[in-house]
Amino acid sequence: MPETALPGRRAQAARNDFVILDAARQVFLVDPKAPISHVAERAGVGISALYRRYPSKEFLLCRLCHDGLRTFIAEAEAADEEPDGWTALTGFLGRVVDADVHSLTVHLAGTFTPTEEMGADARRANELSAGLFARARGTGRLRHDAVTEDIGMILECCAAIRVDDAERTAELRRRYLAMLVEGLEAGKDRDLPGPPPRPGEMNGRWRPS
Amino acid sequence: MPETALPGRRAQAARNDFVILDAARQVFLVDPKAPISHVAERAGVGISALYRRYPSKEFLLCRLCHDGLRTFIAEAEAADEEPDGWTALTGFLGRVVDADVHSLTVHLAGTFTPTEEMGADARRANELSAGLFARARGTGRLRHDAVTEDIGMILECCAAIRVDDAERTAELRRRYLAMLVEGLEAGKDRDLPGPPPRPGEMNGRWRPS
DNA sequence: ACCAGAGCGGAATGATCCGTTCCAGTGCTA
DNA sequence: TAGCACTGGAACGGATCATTCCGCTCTGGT
Repeated sequence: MPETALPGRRAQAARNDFVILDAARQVFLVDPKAPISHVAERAGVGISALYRRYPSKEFLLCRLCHDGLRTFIAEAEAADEEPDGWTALTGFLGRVVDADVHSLTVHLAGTFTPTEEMGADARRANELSAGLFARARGTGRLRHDAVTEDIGMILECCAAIRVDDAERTAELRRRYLAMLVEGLEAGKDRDLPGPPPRPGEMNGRWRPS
Repeated sequence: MPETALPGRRAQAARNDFVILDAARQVFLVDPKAPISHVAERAGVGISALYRRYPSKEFLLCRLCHDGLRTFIAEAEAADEEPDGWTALTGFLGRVVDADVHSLTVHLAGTFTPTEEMGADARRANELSAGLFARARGTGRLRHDAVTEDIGMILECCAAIRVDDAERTAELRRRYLAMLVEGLEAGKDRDLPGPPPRPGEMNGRWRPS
């Protein structure tokens, strides 16, 4: 591997730690079923470099997914600092959409067997979402027939937008997030159609696959 | 095959024509990469029955996709009869979402090489969309910074919603379509963020796969 | 009553793909 | 300079699928 200015093998290894995780994120975001060799190629390393770090594909997927979940939690906690409940919720949604966290946590589900810790984190994430939602409701700017579960669905919608360029993808997602948020806002007289989403209704994915 | 009250082999064959196409639609909507044997199972027929009708998987996929496109066109033409431009557009969106046509035409793209005729139909579909959009704009109910291409993106968002039950999926999609349509409506002062989608920006999918 | 053949179910085939293992280097580091 | 931490990538073996093939059933014309 003709890397320029190699300070040493250790440094290469340290860099690979990051490079591989990053490549994996990019590859699996586009295609959750991508072969592991694609990740190696994207990272510009051999397959060995990968297997030295993760004992199996499943572990790598799990790590990615868990990282995403942690990001979600971190953003939610950060949003809680925001004094205005409405800004807290919408800002949170924007940052989660930007981080492309939803695909990471949800679309990778079913490709590995979840750990105990992830279950706990998932629960924590739900609580935080519910908290943000409750605060937003307190401001009165939320339409009366919106429910907490709408958050996940809205993120799902935004995650569906994807073009080749990551930057552009983010821009476009922001656009439709903005539309959806207007739909979340009180102001129009009509109610939303149909029964709202129920808790866990989208969790069919978490089965063994 | 212990079918009750079989009027004859011909009749079974005729029924299979429909049953197979329907099963294929259901299966490939959920997983565009599903093996063809799943389609046969879902249809309750053997693989032969399938290959008797379609020379290859690719042909079947193509047929499905083209059917979807034709439905889209038919709905758009029907919507054009509606006197009010706003109702025409929103009603059209609702029916297209219900028909789950977007997944059929777009998510199957790249899994087969498109025919000449499909290209023509795709162009026609675009013209019709643009027409509906222009009429909606004429009513003044459309926000000024919305563009024709938003239609495809909105359909994309709705198609992302999917749960096990088809009926429930439709209900939920209607909910988020309603939110998105509110975001499409004039009334709020803020503009949508970022540059709007450009024509063909989502067409990366149509490459060889 | 009979039989040619339309239709069919599903096993067999052959190709491809992919996760994982293995090995022969490579160049630090002590 | 010996040893070792790391690496690239070929090789392996199992799994998955599209497609083909074969033997059977039933039917419609004679």
